[in-house]
Amino acid sequence: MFSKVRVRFAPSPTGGLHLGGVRTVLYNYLFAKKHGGDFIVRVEDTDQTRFVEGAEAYIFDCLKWCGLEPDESVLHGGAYAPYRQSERKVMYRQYAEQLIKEGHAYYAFDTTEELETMREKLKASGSSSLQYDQRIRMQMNNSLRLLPEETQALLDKGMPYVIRIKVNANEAIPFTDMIRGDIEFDSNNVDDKVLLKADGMPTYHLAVVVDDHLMKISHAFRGEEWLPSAPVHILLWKHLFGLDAMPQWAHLPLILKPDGNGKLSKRDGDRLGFPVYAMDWQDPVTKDITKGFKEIGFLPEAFINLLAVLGWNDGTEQEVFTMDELIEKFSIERVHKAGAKFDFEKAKWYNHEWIKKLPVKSYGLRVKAIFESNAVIINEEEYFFKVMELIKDRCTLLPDFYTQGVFFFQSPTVIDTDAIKAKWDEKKNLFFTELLRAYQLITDWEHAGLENEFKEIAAANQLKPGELMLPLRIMLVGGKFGPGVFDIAGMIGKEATVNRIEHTLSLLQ
RNA sequence: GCCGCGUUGGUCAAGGGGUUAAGACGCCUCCCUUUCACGGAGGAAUCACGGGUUCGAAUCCCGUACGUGGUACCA
Repeated sequence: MFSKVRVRFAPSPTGGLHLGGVRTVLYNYLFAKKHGGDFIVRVEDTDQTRFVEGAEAYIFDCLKWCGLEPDESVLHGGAYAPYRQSERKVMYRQYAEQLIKEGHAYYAFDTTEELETMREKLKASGSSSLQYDQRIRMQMNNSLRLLPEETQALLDKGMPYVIRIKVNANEAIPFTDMIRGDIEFDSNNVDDKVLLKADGMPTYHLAVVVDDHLMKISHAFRGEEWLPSAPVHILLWKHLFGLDAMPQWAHLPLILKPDGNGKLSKRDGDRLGFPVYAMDWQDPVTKDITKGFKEIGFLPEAFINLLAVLGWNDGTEQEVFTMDELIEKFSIERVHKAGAKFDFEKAKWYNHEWIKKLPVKSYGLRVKAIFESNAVIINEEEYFFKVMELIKDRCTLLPDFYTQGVFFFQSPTVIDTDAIKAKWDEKKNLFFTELLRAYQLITDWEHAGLENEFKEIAAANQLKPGELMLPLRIMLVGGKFGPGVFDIAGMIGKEATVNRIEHTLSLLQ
């Protein structure tokens, strides 16, 4: 029916880009790329009261970092511009008026106070539904109840109004969801949603349907929170453009809090100590910064990977996927129906896998920046990459390269002498003094020679090498961690090795 | 309250009438490693409950419970 797959992500620029949002983008993107289609980003900024400065640009930055570039958007242009709903304002009214003309919508003049009174009355009467719907609309101040002349008079007078959809009673509204299968709503439970607000802006309900039509969207994927309003959209499609032209729907499962109940929110991240946004988000008013996955040291490949498998898998045991593999293997039908609790431990595991999998050079610049922000200047790149290669198995997040690797670039600032003090004695002191002399004479400074020399002197002093390795490590590294101790000595060179041994020896006096 | 959607170990999950109910994260034990990791070998841990249907139900049906979303001139 559709010649081309066209999908869209429709964010509201109101703040940071949430994990769930990125996953929605991802699934849209994968589906589009798999089917040779287009991925469109349309900014849904119809609520001017919630506009947040900088949020739109931030969203595009996040998409770029994730490698999810749109084919058409505010930023990328395209044949269906503008891609910002506030700039499309004039296009929506005609559809709302068409609906009125055909008897599928009406003018409503009720004030906020009147609506509140209505709901309170319904509540007091023990009504099961508090909605503005076919049961109560004839008691309200709208063009359905008013005489045509009365309505016209109010309109002429400039009385503020909204346009509401008129949902008929006793009608079945069925549709097929690509993830959930056949779903049927009873129109008696669907309320007369506002389509056009008093300020002339459309609500989401009118805007999605009109824009999806105008932009020739073939498949519409969105979060599960939209499922209850799907019948309104279906009705709108039916009246406006025909059900045959309607995109295929898929309602994605939610990402839930790791502990308790509910949808994962920014607050949960703050509370539990992990990010919820893709990148750092600074609130333009309060100036508060909310941490992002990028900034705490995630690789975009890992971020995409972990999001992809949160609610989807390809049916095999594979868990680590490149973007290309995801594009090849993704299928919307295999997306889960149930929400998934977010597990930060598993998220970190993915990053660890990707740190090991990718060539260190591909993310070396970011690691270098971390060193430099800690006042460690990297001059020799080749040496830096060698160090990264040596320690990457020990790193889960990018800043771990710093803690695992600083001592390759400068003497340890804290030396855990407590770890060796208890068993320290004159014999060991003698051994290291002797080792120092021997090392100073070595001209061919490399791993194997250093280890041989070490063992020979130990044997000569009737000491077990095992008792001496830890002290050496503490001297060079400062603590009980890091790669093989002679690898380290080989890397940092003669001068640094000798200096660090001397320094610790003096501390132990 | 009402309406919708869901429910396989602690978490992510495969499996959709007959399986010893995969795998991964995390946890524990051991091996490797004279550190910490990586890697390897094991272990504990699951079909929400109750009724059906069936020779046989994690799988199909109905209830219940629980979870979750919606119930705005927000998206």
